[in-house]
Amino acid sequence: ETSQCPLRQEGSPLTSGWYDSTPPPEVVEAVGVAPEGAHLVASGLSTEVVETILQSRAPSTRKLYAWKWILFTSWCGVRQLDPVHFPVGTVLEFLQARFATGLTHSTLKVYVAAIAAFHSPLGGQSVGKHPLVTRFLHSALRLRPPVRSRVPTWDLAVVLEALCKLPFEPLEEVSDRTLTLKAVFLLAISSLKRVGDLQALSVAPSHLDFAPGMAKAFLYPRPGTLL
DNA sequence: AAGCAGCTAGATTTGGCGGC
DNA sequence: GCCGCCAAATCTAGCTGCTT
Repeated sequence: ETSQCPLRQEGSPLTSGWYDSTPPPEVVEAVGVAPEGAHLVASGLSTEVVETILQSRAPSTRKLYAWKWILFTSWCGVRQLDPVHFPVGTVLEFLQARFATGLTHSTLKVYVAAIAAFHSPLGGQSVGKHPLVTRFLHSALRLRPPVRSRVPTWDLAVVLEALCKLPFEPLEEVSDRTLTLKAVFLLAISSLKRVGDLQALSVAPSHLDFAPGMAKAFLYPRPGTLL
């Protein structure tokens, strides 16, 4: 990873205030990591209710958020900052430190989401929706945009060849399946619609409408219907 | 329709361990 | 010391529901 992120900080985690791996237990313990949903319990909800609410997130997400929270509180601990009651500036400084190590916009969003999950709202709103936080994330996206491969991950020629190999049948006997496969492919590649959008399209007569003069035609999506 | 926040799956990296 | 294997840790692109 270091080779991919030349900006990643060097030096001792203790002196630099950063941990590339698990922070020492004494540090984690010293900063007093608040459990997920602690602020919900503090608001008066029972632990049973809070635990049920927390199940809304997948285990992998909860584990990920927990680790990000530990990193954040450890970072606060090194700087003698309160990881529970902090101004937005603390979050921004933390994000800046992470951004400086080479992390991208996507990863910073996870950090913000994790902090928001463990922390009570800042000024009545989620940490992730704080104007300065959102502006920071926008800047991160602009300064370090995602690297997208210009090479297609699929080969158009292979797809076309496969479509050509579908069983050829006389027009009056062409199977619905063959026709559907070709139609769906052409629609998908020409419209760039999401899978969900394509799945919601229907060609039922009641969902096909034509504007006066046959100038325009509309396909009205209906959830749960198949093309 | 477009943009956004939150979420997740999958890819990548790291670290530990045993065998040679 | 090197290699291969495996699991855990970490990162990130992209999906989806929601809002504007």
